[in-house]
Amino acid sequence: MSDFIPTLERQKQILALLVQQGRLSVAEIVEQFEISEATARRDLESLASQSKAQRVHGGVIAVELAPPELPILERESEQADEKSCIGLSAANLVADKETVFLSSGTTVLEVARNLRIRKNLTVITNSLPVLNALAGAEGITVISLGGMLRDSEMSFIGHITEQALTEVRVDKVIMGTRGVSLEHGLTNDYLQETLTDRAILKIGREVIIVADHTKVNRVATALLAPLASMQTFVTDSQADQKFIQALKKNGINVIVA
Amino acid sequence: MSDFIPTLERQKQILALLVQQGRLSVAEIVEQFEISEATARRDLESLASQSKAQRVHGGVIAVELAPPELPILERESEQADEKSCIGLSAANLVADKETVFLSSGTTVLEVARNLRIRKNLTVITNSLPVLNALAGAEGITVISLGGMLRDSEMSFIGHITEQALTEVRVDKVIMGTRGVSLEHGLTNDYLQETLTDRAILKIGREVIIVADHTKVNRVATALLAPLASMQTFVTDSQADQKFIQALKKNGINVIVA
DNA sequence: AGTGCTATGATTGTTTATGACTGATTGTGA
DNA sequence: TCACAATCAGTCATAAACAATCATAGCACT
Repeated sequence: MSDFIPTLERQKQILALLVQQGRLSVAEIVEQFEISEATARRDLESLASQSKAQRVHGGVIAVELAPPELPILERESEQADEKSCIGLSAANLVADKETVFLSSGTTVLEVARNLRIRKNLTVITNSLPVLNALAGAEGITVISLGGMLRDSEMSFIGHITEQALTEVRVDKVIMGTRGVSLEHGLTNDYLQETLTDRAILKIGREVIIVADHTKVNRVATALLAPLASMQTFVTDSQADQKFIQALKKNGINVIVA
Repeated sequence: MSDFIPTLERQKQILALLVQQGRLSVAEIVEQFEISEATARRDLESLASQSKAQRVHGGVIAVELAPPELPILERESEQADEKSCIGLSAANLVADKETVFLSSGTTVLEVARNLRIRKNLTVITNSLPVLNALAGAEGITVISLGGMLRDSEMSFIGHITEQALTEVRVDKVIMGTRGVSLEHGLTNDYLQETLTDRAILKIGREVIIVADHTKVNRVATALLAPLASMQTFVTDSQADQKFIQALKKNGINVIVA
């Protein structure tokens, strides 16, 4: 067998990895492709010059987040690793030929990345990063609610968004949240977005909430919905066990990634 | 036994191997077919010229591993200078505090880039690249029509898009087109998008069409609107003078960037 | 045999991809 | 703040791959 990998193909593979993981360090590429750092950097430079990736110190990040709030790649950022696990687990809940809604948030974005390789999927979203992550993916029909772009979350909210929501129905809604607590249910930070999110919850037969352990037992400012609104909760292994047990007692399907 | 393989037959076999393996090095072909490197390269050159394979340093890769760039990404590099000039000129037609609509297309994208530094502007668009270009820009309110994402143009089209259009009105519509001709007016390539574009033309008080000289006197497949639908036409200095004169005679404001 | 065409292989100097090295820059943690 | 380590851009050398050219051989047709 030949180990001939042309430059161009290697760059495509790097890009594929990048889309999947969101970020890549030079060291990872060196190890993965057995090339020198110089070559790895040249590849990244090339991708960056085509605006297919954004170069940062130490590696590259996917171009999806327009103004990256400096998510400088930290390899030991466990938070990111957990989000990635949650993203994979939640993506596995989606079957081919289904129609799913993906809301905004970094954890949900991880779900989107893991859906990119699927075939025969329809994805509806109000998140610009999700749009970018899935744009051009073969076999995936991407539908955006429009609306006013909210800068901090890069999501669409407002009247146009809610108007569009009345036109669509989905099999599953996958949503993130800022806080989940037994007492206050699902909470968010920003009232305006919460109104849109409430409308989103109503368009799906099944609601899947994804949230890493830092969101558990936390309460944000705006009340979004009671816990009973969701059918499935996906979190990571560090989440409070008592909380998980309580959810299960309430008949909510809990998945620990 | 005759191991004589005619050139054409050999190239077919090479192509078959390529499809099977995804990539082939020159060395592999030399070994497999017992031909010289020169001949192997000539074969690859031939396959590449038929777009049956993509040539890279050291060999070829199958075309499905090297999917052609999305059309909009390809077109971005064509007439880049002219488009950039046109983009600047058209952007200057937009005053602060106005609300403008930007449609899809690479020329319009250039307009968007030049609007990023403005303050107090509201931009409505159905183009994902325009969204990305303006996302996070301070002082600019960005509103997206949603809709189904059309991969080749990275624009939103369809029922949701047109529904959203009924909710908005703008001071100026800035739109690109595939062809502009005295006889057939404004034409586009894709009927589905044309329907959306027609609805867009109706939401603005003033319609500005941007198109480089290659679009002038050209007719695409789908009829979009008569020339009289636009108030201003922005093109580059290489555009046909007769055409420009004729437009002016019809009372259309022509700007040569 | 003579002529023209094509496919081929050898040869040449040129280009490309790569990795090693260097000193500069950047981010981090004391 | 400082110093240290990681990362970087730039230069260079080298080997592989390249395009261009030429000469040869086979073939078809006259």
